[in-house]
Amino acid sequence: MHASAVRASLSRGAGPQDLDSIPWLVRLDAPERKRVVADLRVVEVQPGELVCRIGRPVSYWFGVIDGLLKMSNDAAAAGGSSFPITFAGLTSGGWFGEGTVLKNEVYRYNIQALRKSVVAGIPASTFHWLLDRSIGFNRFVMMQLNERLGQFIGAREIDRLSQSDARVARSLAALFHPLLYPGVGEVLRITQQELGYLVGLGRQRVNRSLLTLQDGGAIRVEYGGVRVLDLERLRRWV
DNA sequence: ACATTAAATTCGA
DNA sequence: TCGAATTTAATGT
Repeated sequence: MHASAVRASLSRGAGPQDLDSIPWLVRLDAPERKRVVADLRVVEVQPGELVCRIGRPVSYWFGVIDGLLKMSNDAAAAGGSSFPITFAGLTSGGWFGEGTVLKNEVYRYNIQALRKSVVAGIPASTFHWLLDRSIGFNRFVMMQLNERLGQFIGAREIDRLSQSDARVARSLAALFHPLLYPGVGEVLRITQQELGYLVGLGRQRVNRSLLTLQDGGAIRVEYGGVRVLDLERLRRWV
């Protein structure tokens, strides 16, 4: 247990392996990339830890290098009043909070790690600097806003679906979004428990649904994860 | 809630 | 450094 363990615990400044999993980095030219790499912070977060809190002033634009985060308005919402809603699951390659950074507001949701994860962030000032000078970066942000809007509209429908199979199916499909989460391969690493937290169902129920989806040929259930065989079928599951 | 199986960790050479 | 033994985590019913 040497080289790898030591590296895992010490190397949490950005390493090259982290840079590879930042999808928009390739769109930047050399000087832009240089500044980003210099400003980039990479941290490891433990399960349950909050990456950002409702009401906190915006400081960073965040992305998931590896792991699984939950975007929600639950857990001691500082502004009070509402009941817990999970807006989205966030997984490898996903960047979030651009809307908040753009408007320079306070966060309107909590981001909580569902498992040990590696999260990267660039300061809001760097984000704005990139917006001001890189067309490629602008395209990425625009794509991101557009796709996420589509996801939220989809999420509204999910809430209305009483059928848990369909809810699980569409939540999974959302996590497999190839543009928003380019780091997810064909196998999504997520436990049935974690999926339960995300969808708002018990693990047992999730397990049933996954087996049903597997019978339908949409996915294959694997230990510690799910392999998507037919994304379209997942999306359209009824 | 429980039994089974996979993975991660520890331990001894 | 390897693999067997033990512990922990995830799954299926």
